[in-house]
Amino acid sequence: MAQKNKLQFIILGLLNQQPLTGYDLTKAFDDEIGEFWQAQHSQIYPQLKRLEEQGYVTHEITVSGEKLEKKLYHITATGRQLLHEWISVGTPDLTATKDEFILKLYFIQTDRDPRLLAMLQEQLTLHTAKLAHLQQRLATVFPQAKAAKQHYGHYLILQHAIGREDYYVNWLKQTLKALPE
Amino acid sequence: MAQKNKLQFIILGLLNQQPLTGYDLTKAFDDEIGEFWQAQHSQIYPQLKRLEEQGYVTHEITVSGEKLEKKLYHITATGRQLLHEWISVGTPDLTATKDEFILKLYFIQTDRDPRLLAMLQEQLTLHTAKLAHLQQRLATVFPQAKAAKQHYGHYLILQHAIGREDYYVNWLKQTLKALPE
DNA sequence: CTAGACATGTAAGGAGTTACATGATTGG
DNA sequence: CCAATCATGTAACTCCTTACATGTCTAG
Repeated sequence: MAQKNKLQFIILGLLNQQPLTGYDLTKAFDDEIGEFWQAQHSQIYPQLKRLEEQGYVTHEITVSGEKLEKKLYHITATGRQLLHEWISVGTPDLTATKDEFILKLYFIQTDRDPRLLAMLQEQLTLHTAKLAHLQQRLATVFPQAKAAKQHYGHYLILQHAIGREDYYVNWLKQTLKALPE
Repeated sequence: MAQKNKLQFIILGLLNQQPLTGYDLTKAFDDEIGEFWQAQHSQIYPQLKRLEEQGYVTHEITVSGEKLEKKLYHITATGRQLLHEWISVGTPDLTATKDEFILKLYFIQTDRDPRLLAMLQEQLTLHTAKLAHLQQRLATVFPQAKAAKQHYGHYLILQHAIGREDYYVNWLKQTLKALPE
């Protein structure tokens, strides 16, 4: 096993909130959990098929317009059970963050390396933009604090991601400042 | 391409510091860059072979004891060039952090979910331990601040990782405190 | 009428993990 | 002498990305 197929649980988690099509699920990876996980439709459609074979989801066919058929997927009771188990068991493996920039940094020998400045500045631009984007998301998804109670997990991870980016930006600024002339 | 083969650059980066065997490289993923990237020997030996075919590394055979042959790999001039290019080009893709715990959190609906407390506590234990481990590493690898000048990148990423874990731990504590009775 | 979004699939290939397989050396 | 470590490889399998392939619907 390359990795313990988390995609299936993400799909179940999304279907647990409401019935969705494969297309809807694919879109969810753009604007919803895209910050935390990625998947393409070429992975999602086969996974839905497998989940259905195993009895964790079912689908009904709906027709929009004249003949366009959509497969609307629903989670089953055993699917809910599987999702609950996944959430309930421990998560002891802290996955190493595979940050390519950090990896490159590792091979910089001295603080006078001529490449260092541009590298740090580029990351500062990128992470500043990402921070702004996440703050925008928080304001959009949870315009009033009240709403956070209904989707607490979503609220938590957005707020967590903002804090993470905020740290990253500050660390970059600090490191840039410490650079020799 | 599933991903742009970063392993080859890590190998080149390590060989750029000193000649190493495949076994040495494998070990480097335990205690050196293990915090930032992982690789098994089953991936490293074939990669070394490919790098040699492409002319980026060469190997000499050394014998320890009676007959145990070791392949000591060296980076070549073109290998150094490739490494330099990789470090020099931009790194515009911020890889989404695939944190399984964060993913599970997303599917928690309310702050009264009975699973939430244990989940947060487990992560607090894990990240507190990791933070302590990283601080230990920093103290071991850079006992005096002077040494940091010689391996600046290594110093930076350790210090960055410590800051990241520190944020994570504080966020967990804060989130735990905000939980209803 | 046409571009862009909606909608669903398959194929090919690289990346990464786990398991299989073998043998030498060193220190207690 | 025996266990742990040193040392190198291959095989099988899953995960994930990119590309190929097809067709419908809606708004301007």
